[in-house]
This record gives sequence, C-alpha cells and structure tokens, in this order.
Amino acid sequence: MPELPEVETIKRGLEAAICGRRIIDVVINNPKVIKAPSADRFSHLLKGMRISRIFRRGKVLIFSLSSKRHKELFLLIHLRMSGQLVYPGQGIKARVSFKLSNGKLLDFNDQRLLGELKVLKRLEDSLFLRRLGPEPFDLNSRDFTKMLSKRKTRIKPLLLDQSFISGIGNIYAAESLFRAKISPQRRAATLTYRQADRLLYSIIAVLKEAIKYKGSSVSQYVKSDGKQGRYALYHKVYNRKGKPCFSCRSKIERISLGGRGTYFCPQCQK
DNA sequence: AATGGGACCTGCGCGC
DNA sequence: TGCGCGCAGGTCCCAT
Repeated sequence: MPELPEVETIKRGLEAAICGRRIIDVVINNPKVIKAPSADRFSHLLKGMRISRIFRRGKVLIFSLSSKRHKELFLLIHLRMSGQLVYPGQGIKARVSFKLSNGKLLDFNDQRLLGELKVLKRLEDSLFLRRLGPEPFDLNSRDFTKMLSKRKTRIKPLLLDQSFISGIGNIYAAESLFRAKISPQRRAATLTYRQADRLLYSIIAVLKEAIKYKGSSVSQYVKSDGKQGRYALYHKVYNRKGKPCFSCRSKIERISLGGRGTYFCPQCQK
C-alpha cells in the first residue's frame, strides 16, 4: 500500500496522537510479521518504553523509544503492500496491537502479512536502511542527472529501486513520469539534463501534492485515523488503462515493466 | 549489470 | 453460484 506520501501522512498523524505515550503491552496475534528479534523478546523489549520520536526514512516508519532504565531502542515498521497503522484501534483484526499508557490501542493491521516489524538497538543494524538511496527532496538536478547517467536500465523500474532513490513506488513512479512527459521505457542514461531536471522536479511536485491530499487510497491504505487519503482522485495515469489522457485524449496504456503494471500516455510521454 | 521469474501472503474482481 | 485466473501500493532471491 504505502509509498512515501502515505508513510509521511501516517507519520504526521501518529506524531500528533501518540508521541510521549508509553507502551504498556504488546498483543501479537500473528508472529509472522515480527522479523526481529523473536516475538517474545520483541514484546518484552517494548513494554515500558516511551515513544519519544517518530520519523520516516523512505517508506520505513521509525519509532524512537526511550525509558529511564533502558537504552534507546528503535521500532521499525515497513507496511509493504497492505499494512495499516490505526489509532485508536480495535485490537480485534490487528496482527499486532500496542496498548498505550492512556488505555488506547495502536493497531498494526496487515491483510497480506507481508509487512515487517523489527526492534533494533541501533539503526545501523538495518541493512535495508543502510542501503536506502537518498530522499527525493534532498537531491538536486546535477546529482540526479549524474546518478541516471551511470544506469543502463529503464527509468521506471529504476525509480522503484529503493537503493537508487527512496520512497517512490508504483503509483508515484507512473504519475511522476507522466508529469515529466518521459516514457517509462526510456533507458535512464539516455535522459538529457533537461529531462532529468524535469523528472526530479516532477517527482518532488507529485510527492508533495500527494502528501497534501494525505496519500492515495486505492484499496488498503488508510491514514492513522482510519480515514482515506484523497490523492487517487488526482491520478493522471495510474489505474486509468483505456481512459483518455487528460492532456491529449489518447488512450492510456498499461504495459508490464519489471513485473509491475505500468501506466502511461504513449502520445505525451517520449 | 540487467532482466525475468518466482517467492512471500490474502483477497478481490472478472469471465465463463 | 462457483471456479480459475490475473491482479494488487513492496521487496528479496535466484537463474540466465
């Protein structure tokens, strides 16, 4: 479900709702989603810890936890395809439910069980975080052009590569390429400076707009208050196969690239 | 290095 | 109604 704008929306919602709360209990209804350490150790470590700060890196949500008696710990949450964080939660259908010091629940729901929860002593212990590419907002055109110039692969799968650039998923890759008028099939290194510049600023604009509308609720994604984001209303190509392009009225096409559905306008995107 | 396939999972919508 | 198929916002792992 969640790409950068969805995770950022959840982060902001939780920041306002649960920062400063203590975790009193952890109910694990499906240990499959606990990737480290063991489920028992996971709850033991978390009990009594205070949620002091919440941040985001790429699509990963990170809770920084503290207590007087223990060293700082990090709870990493990757929602993958169908994960949700809902507060206050019901605890019923949750894979994992955190009981907080105010008696309310923070639910981790995940229909497809692909999500991951981890407790780490240090962020450097996460190989995924260590390998994560830069946040789109931190890049400039010159760096981005240079990064692209070294890669022979197609631009769209490259945008999905989290070690190349972090936070972009299937929806926003498609929307950004449409906005930049670049075909998803172009080889990365063939983009001119002008095109790379346009692509970077399209990515940033699309992500910011999506954050403004609190993410795209296509099927599973909800905000931390359980309500939907509205950005799907503004998608120009994603999920619009056969529908007229908003710019030139040609039919939007869907092809498969790197095993992922890829939507684009064959007329506008070159 | 790049690409393709399958794996991990559950559930939905479609055509027959 | 029921079945089989393809598909899904992500990532990893293997083979070529």
